[in-house]
Amino acid sequence: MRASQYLIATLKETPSDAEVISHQLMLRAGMIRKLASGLYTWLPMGLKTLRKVEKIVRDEMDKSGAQEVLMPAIQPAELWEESGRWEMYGPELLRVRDRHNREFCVGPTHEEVITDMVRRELKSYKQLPANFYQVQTKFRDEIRPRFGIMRSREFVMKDAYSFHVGKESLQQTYDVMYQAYTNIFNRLGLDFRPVLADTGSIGGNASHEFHVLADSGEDDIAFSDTSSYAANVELAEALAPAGERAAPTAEMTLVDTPNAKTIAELVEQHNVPIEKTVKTLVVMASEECEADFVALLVRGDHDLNEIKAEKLAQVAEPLTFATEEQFRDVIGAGAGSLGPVNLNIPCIIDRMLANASDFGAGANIDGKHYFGINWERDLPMPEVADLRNVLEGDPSPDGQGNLIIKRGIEVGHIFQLGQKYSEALNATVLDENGKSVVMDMGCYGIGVTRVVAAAIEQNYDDRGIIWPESIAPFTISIVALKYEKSEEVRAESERLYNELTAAGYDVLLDDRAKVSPGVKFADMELIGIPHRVVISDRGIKAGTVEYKHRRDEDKQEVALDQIVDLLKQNAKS
RNA sequence: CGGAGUGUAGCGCAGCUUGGUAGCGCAUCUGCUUUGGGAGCAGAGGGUCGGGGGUUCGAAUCCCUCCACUCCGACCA
Repeated sequence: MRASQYLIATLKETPSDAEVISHQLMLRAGMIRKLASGLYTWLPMGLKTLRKVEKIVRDEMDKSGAQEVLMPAIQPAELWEESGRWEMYGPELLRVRDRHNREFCVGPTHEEVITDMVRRELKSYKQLPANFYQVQTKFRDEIRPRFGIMRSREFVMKDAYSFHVGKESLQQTYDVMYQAYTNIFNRLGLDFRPVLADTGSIGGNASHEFHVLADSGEDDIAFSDTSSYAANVELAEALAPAGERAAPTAEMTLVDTPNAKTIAELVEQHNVPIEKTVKTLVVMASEECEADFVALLVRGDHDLNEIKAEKLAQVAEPLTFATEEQFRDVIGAGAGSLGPVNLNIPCIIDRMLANASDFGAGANIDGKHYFGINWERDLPMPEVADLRNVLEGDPSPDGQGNLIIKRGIEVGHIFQLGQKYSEALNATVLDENGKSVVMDMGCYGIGVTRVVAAAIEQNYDDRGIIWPESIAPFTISIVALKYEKSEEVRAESERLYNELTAAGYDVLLDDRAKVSPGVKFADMELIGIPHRVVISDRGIKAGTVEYKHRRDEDKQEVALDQIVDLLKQNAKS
């Protein structure tokens, strides 16, 4: 490709609404432009990278035995009503009506459509297992789209759905997909980790997320420092503390704390260590609980894990915090003065809190706290559960080593769905006995557009993007200085361009007229092309060209007749 | 949805407090010069100041209203 005939839409200044580095660099490198909140146009330079990601994904999916299909982006409401998600899915689902006033949605995912296709087309166990995938544009009406292409409303996703008779077959395909994903992210050149993930309300025993490690990630991942254990913090179990609870040393006393509404104020004004304080959170109770509310207690320095809380039988799903208005009349005190002593609603405490002694908590009387509280002396031990998020340094749940916490960007998710959709949509086949059986399903997603952003988050410097070679928009740039004036430069750069292009390389020849060398260098670096060759009169006279890799500090002079060999050694076509 | 903020040329911004009819840098176009790190000189084009309404002799500026965009949001309960 010739730069003179290609849209090089680079920006010198960073648009003010771009927060994260990938968003800034994608705008500056002329890859994307925003059309509206969460909606982006892919310019030629960006689309080239996006297509390369898609190609690798397709390659590995095909190799794994999956078959590509393409389903409509717009889906009829009827199917969603069948699965029950028309009701369940909130405002994230964009609903539309056609001219006949029939209801549709813009697909955020395609379980219903694929299950419908499969129940129509597959009739026999002999046709299973089968795995269908597509690369499709999805739409999720995010509350708060942000970080550019990383959390946009419209995005490209590769989604695959496998169908089986029996869990064993499902597990086999799941394992194949795990390997396929590992291959994909390796080929993309990303530093990634598969981590155990929450299976949510669907249950099932296996789910992994694939995360690209980057400080700007939105998820916390817990790793063991000695074993291979890795899990999303949402899921990682906080083990019960090893030691015995310390014996009481203080009397329980009621103290006036009119100005201590928060843990921070309590710690500051009353000289209690934060690990001797208690957070009392009031949530709505489930139907099987006799009360309307349940109190969840964690130590003041810990955070409630909402996913763990939601799984408790007594807690309503989805987890909903009670408002002060709702619980005030029942408990008799407001937020900031709640605690386990004399609490008249069911109470569940975190394992770590169960091991605390001499702690302080709200007295359920406005403006008062108890200090020196001890379980089994001042009040009975409530039900104990794992309620908190793990923290760095906690023991690893597999019993080996301690946890390290890093940020990750979720780029892939594989999931054993079981029969949730196949049952709802009555997707069955006949087994070898001629009996009708409901199929088991797996689903496997990769956020293709998000991968592009994640790759940048992991590979950039102060000059711009540094693409992994496999997804760079161009592999080699030829910067021809004074292209329009120097016949020698023109001849030499054309010759090199033709030779490399013929050899199968994706080459960008910067033949732009009246563009100063500095601009050409800066653009090529911002765009992040891995290999750069500079052709100049000066070099030609000396019989050389200059070569530099985007990651190199220094450039090297290479003899004119050796540059092709050098590139063939270093660059992938 | 709640809170905060911003909308002025393609991009980044000033002007608004204290009303007087719009400016800077970059980008764009023309000419000449320049060509190994975001060139120089000379000239040019480009804005219903987010939309609507109001106050006023006069509104980018003050008031009302709508819209768009951005940031923050269990927190300690």
